[in-house]
Amino acid sequence: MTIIFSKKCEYGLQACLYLAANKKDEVYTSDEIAKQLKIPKEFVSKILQSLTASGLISSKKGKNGGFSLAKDPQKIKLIDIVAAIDGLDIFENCVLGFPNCSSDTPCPVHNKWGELRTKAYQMLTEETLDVFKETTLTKINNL
Amino acid sequence: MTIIFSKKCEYGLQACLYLAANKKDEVYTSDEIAKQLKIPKEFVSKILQSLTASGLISSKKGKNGGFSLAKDPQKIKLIDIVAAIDGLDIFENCVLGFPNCSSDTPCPVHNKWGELRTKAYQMLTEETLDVFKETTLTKINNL
DNA sequence: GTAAAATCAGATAATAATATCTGATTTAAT
DNA sequence: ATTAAATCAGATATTATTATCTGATTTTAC
Repeated sequence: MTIIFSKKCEYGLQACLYLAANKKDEVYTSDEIAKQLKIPKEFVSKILQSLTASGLISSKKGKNGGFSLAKDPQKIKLIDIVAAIDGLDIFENCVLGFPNCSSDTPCPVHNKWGELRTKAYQMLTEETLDVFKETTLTKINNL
Repeated sequence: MTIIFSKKCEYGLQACLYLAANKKDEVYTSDEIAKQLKIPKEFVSKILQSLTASGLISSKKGKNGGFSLAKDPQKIKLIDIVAAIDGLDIFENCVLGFPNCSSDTPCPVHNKWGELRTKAYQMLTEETLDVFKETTLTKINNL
């Protein structure tokens, strides 16, 4: 198999995009988020809990409770969510699995891959969640 | 966790690079390859077997047996090994895990990610194993 | 204050990836 | 022929990821 982000991370990204695309001051239950995104509800519930612990999401307990973004969508980047869930190892580890891959002892594709990695990092860093509102809504409506 | 290629694939790539960097007409045992690359020998043995089944590697059974590349290093690309082990899903599946991500129903990062994916694909496609001989040897000597 | 609906915490289950083991078969050298 | 050294095939073990379950706690509404 081949993975970029773990399922946890994918679902976390989807959930945050969902929250960013919806009303700022409303909370959404994990059940509702799961239903909208068509992903397992207990699983996304766990993920939202951990993102709450990380401070990216805030939660309201009890009846009429749910989840919302902890900050403005303009202040959250995709990389924040990735960092909170999967960590940033992907941007450090060797793509061929060699240990200690660096410019001193580079693997055969170290430099070329480095460029790509940098671009991927930039992609996840330069734009904030608010930019994705429209496409997120369209995408979800077509699920 | 975050992964690009599976361990299987990483080790497969390493092993093929190792074979490409060494003498064309000699065979190398899985034990030797494992020792040189400092990776688990039974595991790499399995991987080499499956690459033999795929036709990328050829094997010689019995005493003094071992593995060698089935073709010239100039005729093998990294993508061939990736395709044989992990498959090419990574170049098709949505990075955010959305189903049916396409230009019709794109996810929020569909286009930007598409570019990166294309470049990664090119990187794995445009160069053949022989190009990596030197860096492979240096890297292995520093393990 | 009671009930309903939610998060939360921790345990458990199911599945997939990684790694190892056992024995059979093949081949070369003596 | 016998032995040693290798691939090969299939089973097993280990670990990590993904998913679900159970019950406790929190909060709102009546």
